[in-house]
Amino acid sequence: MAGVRQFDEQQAYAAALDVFWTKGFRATSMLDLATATGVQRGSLYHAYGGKEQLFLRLFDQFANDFLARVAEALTPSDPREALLRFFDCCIASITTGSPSRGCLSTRTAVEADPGAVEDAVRKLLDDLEELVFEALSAAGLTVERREAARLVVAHTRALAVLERVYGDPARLRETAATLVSALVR
Amino acid sequence: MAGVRQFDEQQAYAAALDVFWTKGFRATSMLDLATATGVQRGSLYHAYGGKEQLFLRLFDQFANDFLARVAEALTPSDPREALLRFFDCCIASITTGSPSRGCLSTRTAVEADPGAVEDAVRKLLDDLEELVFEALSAAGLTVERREAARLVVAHTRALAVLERVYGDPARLRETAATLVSALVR
DNA sequence: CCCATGTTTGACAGTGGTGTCAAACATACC
DNA sequence: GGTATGTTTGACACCACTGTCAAACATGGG
Repeated sequence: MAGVRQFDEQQAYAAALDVFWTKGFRATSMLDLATATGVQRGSLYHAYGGKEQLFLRLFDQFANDFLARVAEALTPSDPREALLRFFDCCIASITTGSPSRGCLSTRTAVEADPGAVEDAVRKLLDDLEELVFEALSAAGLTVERREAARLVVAHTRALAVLERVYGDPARLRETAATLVSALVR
Repeated sequence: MAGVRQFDEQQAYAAALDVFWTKGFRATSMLDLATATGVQRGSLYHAYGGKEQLFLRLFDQFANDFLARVAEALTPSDPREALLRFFDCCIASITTGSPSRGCLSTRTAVEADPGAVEDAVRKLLDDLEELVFEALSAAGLTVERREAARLVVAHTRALAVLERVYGDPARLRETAATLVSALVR
């Protein structure tokens, strides 16, 4: 195979993801991505087809990394402990950076119009729910296990929005702790 | 006073709000607003100064209307009943229209960058929390009253995001019901 | 009835984005 | 080393939007 890609793809992925995360899917232009990655606009079109297709690749990697970290956080068998660590993990993810970048998937879900991008977010939430569901033991919950898992995932979305509005990690942890109190007997 | 506004301001407000609600703050252009209201772009600039200032006026009206409806829903003294009606009210607001328009304040909070617009959303959430707090009696809750109010308002944000992702009102009602179960003894 | 005042209009110049393409280029393979 | 193959580059044509402005306009008050 001759004609070989001249840029480091993983490095470009990281830079591009950072742009999407910081500016949001809609607001980032191909020019932004070109500048951040150091790859010419034309090359990006050639290599990936366009903004959405590039985003989908990045998001796939991001989602896998995130799910791995979540799975790790959910290991304690005590539901209270597991859930608190789970929420800490989510809050850490959305409050890093200065100013903090917020939640990539939530922002994407809210501002993207229906299509492959929205499907990707839905899949992430479904996967998240499944992880939480598996991690929870039925005993010790104040509501049915499936419902609890859904509510927990729902609350991650609430945290994402509140991070934008109040920008206060401590407040996010409090709200999460409240939910855990209400959910664990 | 000579030189008088030629268009019906309330009618223009309604049309403009609908555009913002449907397309989102960022994605709506002054041209969109001009088309929807039947008022020339230049006139809109002249009368209101620009997109953000116009939005703030609309949002203020919207917020007042919404809070009034919420207060009405929260009248029952039984916390379970009050909260379920409260969530029904919120869900109704975000699932009307076809396709449904979603939650104006959440969408705005997530896609607007810091500034007056974000402040307006924060104020709405603070007002909402206060209404819920006042409506709840301490007795019968599984967590402290202030915390409960915050969690309830937080959950409205979760519903807004989930509406975008799953587009299923029944599912939203289920999640809300789960939260109420966990929150009311 | 006229005039002062605020409104409306369409046009203007500027900005920033899009997607495509031919030509220049780099390189793995024979 | 030459060649085929895929990549990079910068330019091109196009579009949507912004904010402003002078001139045309409508109308209430004198």
